[in-house]
Amino acid sequence: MPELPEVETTCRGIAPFVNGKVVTDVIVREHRMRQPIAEQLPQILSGQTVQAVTRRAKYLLLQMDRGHLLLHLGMSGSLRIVDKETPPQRHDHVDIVFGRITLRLRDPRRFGMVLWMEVPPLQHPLLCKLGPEPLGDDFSGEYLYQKSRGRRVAIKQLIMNSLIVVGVGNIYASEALFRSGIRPTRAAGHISEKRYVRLAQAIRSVLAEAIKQGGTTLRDFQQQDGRPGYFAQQLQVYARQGEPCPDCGSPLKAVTIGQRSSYYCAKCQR
DNA sequence: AAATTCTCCTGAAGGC
DNA sequence: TGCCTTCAGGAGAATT
Repeated sequence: MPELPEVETTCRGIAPFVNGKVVTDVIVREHRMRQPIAEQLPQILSGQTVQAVTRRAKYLLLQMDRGHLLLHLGMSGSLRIVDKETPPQRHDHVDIVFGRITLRLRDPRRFGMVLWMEVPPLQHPLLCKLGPEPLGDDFSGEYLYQKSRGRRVAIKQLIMNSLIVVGVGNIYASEALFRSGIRPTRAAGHISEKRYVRLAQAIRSVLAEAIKQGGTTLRDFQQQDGRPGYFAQQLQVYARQGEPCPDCGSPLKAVTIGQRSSYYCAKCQR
């Protein structure tokens, strides 16, 4: 399930293959995504050159000659670089063809998005209200502390709120809270600044390490070359309820917070 | 305003 | 073995 490290891995993986390349064809086999894919997409994209491949939050942005193509992988999406003759498989919804190679989007659950944008992407309604990048300079413990004052929401929900900080999904939220010794259910407004500094560092470190490993593959995430991500084996608490805590050995617990499964050690996290 | 719930969808897993 | 039910999850929209 793509979170920030998986999207970053994909971004780095596809960039060398598509940067500077001209779109020769676009094939849309399934328009029904989170938003319907524009009927005119093939005509719009054909002939344009990829100027840059970047990421904002979990959105991938292909900067073209006359606008940006926004791609979101939802929770089951993946992008692969394949030869254009490679037969599409089930759920391969979109091909963006660059001569011999094609950028192929697969998304079984179709929670993803493919959107052509002619306004500057950071001004688009989907992107303009997003919080800072967790690996960027605007994110810190002090920032989180300020944002949390007066709020009763569980800390796990706060750090998963993309208006506060982007890219922290369900897996890495549990991991970062474990690393910083904070119980995921704790009210955000009742956590000290000192602990927020630890939390911000934990968010940064867990995301950075996951990027190094090529992301986390639980079910269906694939890197651009088809390999899985290798961070799953580093997960200390996610989906490990009942197993011993890696630090103290007491059994890990599972709890549902905001309709999302969450995992923690009741002894190490308060 | 903030918090919670709903919604999209399919594949995996569990029950009988 | 096979059918049915349940669940997971990103994040915008709708509701409380």
